[in-house]
Amino acid sequence: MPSSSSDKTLRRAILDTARAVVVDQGYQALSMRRIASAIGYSATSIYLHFEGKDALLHALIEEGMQRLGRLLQRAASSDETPVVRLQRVCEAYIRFGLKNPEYYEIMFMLHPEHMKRFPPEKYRRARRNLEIIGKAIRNASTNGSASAEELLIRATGVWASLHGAVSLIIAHRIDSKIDQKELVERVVKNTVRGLSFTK
Amino acid sequence: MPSSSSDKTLRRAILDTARAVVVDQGYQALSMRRIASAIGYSATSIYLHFEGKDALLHALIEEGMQRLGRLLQRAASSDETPVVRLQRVCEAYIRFGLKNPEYYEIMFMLHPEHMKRFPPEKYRRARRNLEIIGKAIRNASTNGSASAEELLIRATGVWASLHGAVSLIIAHRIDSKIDQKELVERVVKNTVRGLSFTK
DNA sequence: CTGTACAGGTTAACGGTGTTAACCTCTATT
DNA sequence: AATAGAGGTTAACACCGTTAACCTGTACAG
Repeated sequence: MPSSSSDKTLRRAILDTARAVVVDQGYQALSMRRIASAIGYSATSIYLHFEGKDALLHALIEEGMQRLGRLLQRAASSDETPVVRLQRVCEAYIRFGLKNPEYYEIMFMLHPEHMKRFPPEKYRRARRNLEIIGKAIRNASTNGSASAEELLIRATGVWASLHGAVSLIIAHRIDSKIDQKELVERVVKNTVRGLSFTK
Repeated sequence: MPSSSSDKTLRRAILDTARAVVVDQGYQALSMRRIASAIGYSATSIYLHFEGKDALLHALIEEGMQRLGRLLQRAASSDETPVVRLQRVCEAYIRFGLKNPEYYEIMFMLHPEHMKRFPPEKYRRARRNLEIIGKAIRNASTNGSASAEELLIRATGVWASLHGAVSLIIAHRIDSKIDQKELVERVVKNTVRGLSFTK
């Protein structure tokens, strides 16, 4: 008997409600009791479907990673030159973060403590997104074929820069005098240029 | 009568203990009751010296900003060429983050909620660090004098990239196959190069 | 059929959190 | 000598994640 017996009922309702709470009340407001009362169950019933709050978060994170992955993939296969495509991928990443700040927050800005037991299989899923960036870099690269290792580190560097911009903006750490759109453009441009493709 | 009457006693003890807790037990472990019991006072006594937990955090953040500022300043006045000096400043920023992860966490990775009422005067203090980066960029810049506005946005872009690297490393989000040192070098190099000084 | 195992809920409780209200006590000033 | 206030206290409120113990219906074995 597959464990999917309850996948269509309470488990999904919990997940959907949790997402809704995070999205329109913020991560701080996400509590077991709140979720439970929103769906008309007791708080402890959640533990019948998730190991604990962290496991619930991990499930939300994975959902977010999939959504992000689709957006990146779409950008990566847009009808453009390879360099512009890489740029589009970067823009898509940032756009996702700025459009879904609460989601981005739990995906990438959670305290390390919560990620201690992030399941490897979900970690692998998340890594695919990095690989999309990596492929875009390789395609845009002129100087021959870099090793997989080299590509991974380049992609991670690009990711770090993009994440820095998104997370600072989301956390309202950016000087109010700065135009957000221009900052994003700059970061993308500088990041892509930093890879120095044009010979 | 100056408000510094208690600055040398309990207020300082609270701050020192709070810092100690954060540094060697992590942000998660920082609670009013824990601080209080560590110094042998009741939890509510803290409220006689700080408006609340957030105010306490803000004080810690400011301390951290000052420490970071000193390190950046030192790097910015090292005996090197301007471009290398900028690089040193970037390295100093990252080094600070990696050496003081718990401190960095409360300084730059706190949930936005906690920063809602961050006092403007402390915000201004924090901005000085950005100005150090800005000056280093200007000195390293070849293409004439950019406007203050332009400089601010460039500095913010650089900051974002550095912060991205630091925060992902601290949060253990980086693939274990990646050499941390090399990643840092790459990010610094790409970030500086992204500014494209060499014509 | 009857008995039983078990899935899927429940309530009560534990030990924690930030914060507020009410109170106490000592010191300094009028 | 009376009083105001600084600097503490305890008790309590409303939350939090999580566990233990219990209940209830349904499916399946003898």
